[in-house]
Amino acid sequence: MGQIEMPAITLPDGKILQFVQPVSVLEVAASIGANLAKAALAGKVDETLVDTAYIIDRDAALKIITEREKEGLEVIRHSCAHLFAQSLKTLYPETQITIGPVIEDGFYYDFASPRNFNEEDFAALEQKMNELAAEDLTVSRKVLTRDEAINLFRSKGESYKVEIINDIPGDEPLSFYQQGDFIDLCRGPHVPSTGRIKVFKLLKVAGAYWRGDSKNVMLQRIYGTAWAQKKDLEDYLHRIEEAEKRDHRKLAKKLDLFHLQEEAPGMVFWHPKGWAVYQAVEQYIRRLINARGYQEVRTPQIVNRVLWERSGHWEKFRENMFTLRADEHDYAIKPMNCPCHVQIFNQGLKSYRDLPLRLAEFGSCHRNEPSGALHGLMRVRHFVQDDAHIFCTEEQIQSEVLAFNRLLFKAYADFGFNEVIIKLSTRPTLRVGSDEIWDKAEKALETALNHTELSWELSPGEGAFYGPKIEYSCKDSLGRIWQCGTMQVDFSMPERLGAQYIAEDGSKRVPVMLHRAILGSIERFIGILIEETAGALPVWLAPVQVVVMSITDAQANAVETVVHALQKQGIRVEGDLRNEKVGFKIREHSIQRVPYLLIIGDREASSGQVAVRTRNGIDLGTMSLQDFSQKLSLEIEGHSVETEMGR
RNA sequence: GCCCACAUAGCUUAGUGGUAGAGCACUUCCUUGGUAAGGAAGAGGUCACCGGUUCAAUCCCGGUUGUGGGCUCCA
Repeated sequence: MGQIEMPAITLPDGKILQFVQPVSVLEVAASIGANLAKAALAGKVDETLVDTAYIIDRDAALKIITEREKEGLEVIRHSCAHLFAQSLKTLYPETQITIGPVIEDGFYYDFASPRNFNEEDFAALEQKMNELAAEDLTVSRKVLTRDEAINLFRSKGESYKVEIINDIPGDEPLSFYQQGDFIDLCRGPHVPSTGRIKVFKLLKVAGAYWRGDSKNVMLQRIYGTAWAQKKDLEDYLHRIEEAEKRDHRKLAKKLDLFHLQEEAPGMVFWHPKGWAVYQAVEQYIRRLINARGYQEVRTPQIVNRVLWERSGHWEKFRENMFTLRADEHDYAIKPMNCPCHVQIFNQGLKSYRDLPLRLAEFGSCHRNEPSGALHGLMRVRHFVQDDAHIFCTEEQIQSEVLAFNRLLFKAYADFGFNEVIIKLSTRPTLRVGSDEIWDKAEKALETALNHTELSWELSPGEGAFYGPKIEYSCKDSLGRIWQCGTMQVDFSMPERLGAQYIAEDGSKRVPVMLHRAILGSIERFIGILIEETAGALPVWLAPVQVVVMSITDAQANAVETVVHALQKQGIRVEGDLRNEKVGFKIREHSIQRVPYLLIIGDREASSGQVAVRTRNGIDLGTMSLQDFSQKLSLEIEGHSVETEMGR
């Protein structure tokens, strides 16, 4: 063990440098090489990120962080947030700063200002940032006591900062970073000087509630991005541009899938092609759950207020429900299917032998979502859940949750999804049911998740008002996360709605109810699907699976014959007899992402064959219609052939 | 709901204080062409809606609705 004053520093390659006195990270870097010293942005001492000025006075492992490391980029981005705040304060001194964290691919900074900012302000702000970077101001860390810090920020009129400092628990000293006359509370680390921030761009202005609470004032937030190299920034902007092309709302227009209009905000007008996709998705799920002991039902769209009062929705979900009055009765358009399914369960006496009872419905739900929350197909006011409620005993929860988990992942795999984010959401503030009941429900889900090998995270306070849930989420093309599947334990609603079964000992018991959906909302899932595939849906989902086209009018009959034959087989097929060149037709249908293009010229017409080409331009040659349709059937069924025996 | 921006032909968009252009699509005509755009002509717009300023508003101002990006909330 080295002397305290003579640190031995272990480098990532295992090499050990012995120093005779405490050294800074920068000095260690310099002792390795001048270029490394020049490139050093920060250091990682025994897994802790520190500034290059940090003095190492003990034996430690050290990694010099440069822009090549992920951490280096994060340091640049964090420092860039400070640089932004500095330019903001310089240009608009009346601004009060709050927080400015690093996020994926960039940073943001929240601030309060009497002036409302918009994107036209970016040029001036960016220019000031460039000037401050060109000055290459030293970024220095200092430590203040809480009182010193509060006095400092109070004297600067930074009331938000004072509030933050007041709320930091404990009384360890607080670290601050100063560059020029700008100082900010910050854990760090930061780049050694502002000149190290070279490539950045302000992206968008947004509103954000102070401390993320909608009861608080709304601050202004500006998002930015920062990179090590100009090329990286260009690549990033290009990636965003490409991702935007996959936007399901844009593709829906191009592919004629659906539209939304002002008279029904958040409610989808499905066009024939979009509805074909929708039906394919729905039929797939129907087949899947029918093979797993679910029974499909259908319940009313409009239900009397009394039922919603009994279920608790009238109290807890009121502002999200569409209500109407007719014949002196109050009704609500159903926002969920669960109370209706309990009504079916309640018809007739149920025995423990009937459990688990799985009632499924493609349930059409309306929710009056806040206008600002609407987002294409991802967040709508009318959607259909691939819903089901499993009535079971407490002992059956575990196996049902596990079976559902398997089912969900099979479905997602069939749709081609790999990346699924799993969260366990626990009790929210606004809820029904006792704490004992919540304890039990949360434990059941957690145990089930731990039986799988999947990684998941806890999301405290995010559960539904009637029970905890597992959320299965997917990302859209721009990385936004949308919850799709869900599994929720509910110990409350069956009791509220009087659900009972006769147990083995003849006593009446209240069943447990599991709310579950694989896709969540079919609308949302299709939105994700469109972005995931960039519109090139797999054959079994494609709205038009085959287009048969003629080269000249002479092959019109041959085309019709092929179209009818495929139609008879249940293939979604169209003929294209237009007086256009075949190249034109191929281009058009390729852009429409039709999986298979069949071309019939005189050669094919006379030999009773078809020339097959894929939407990606691959020539599969000429073959008989029988060969083609057989190949197509195999491909369509292949994604998920299963029977009761096959699972 | 809150903050910022946006709304022009079916779609993508240009543009101006003196009632509007383009490309694609559409219609008609010519062309019957073998694997990602053949040619010509024509038709198509209360410039989202309501109010205000002005001799005059698609343009300036206010409001409404919707949309986009965020925040909050959620499948």
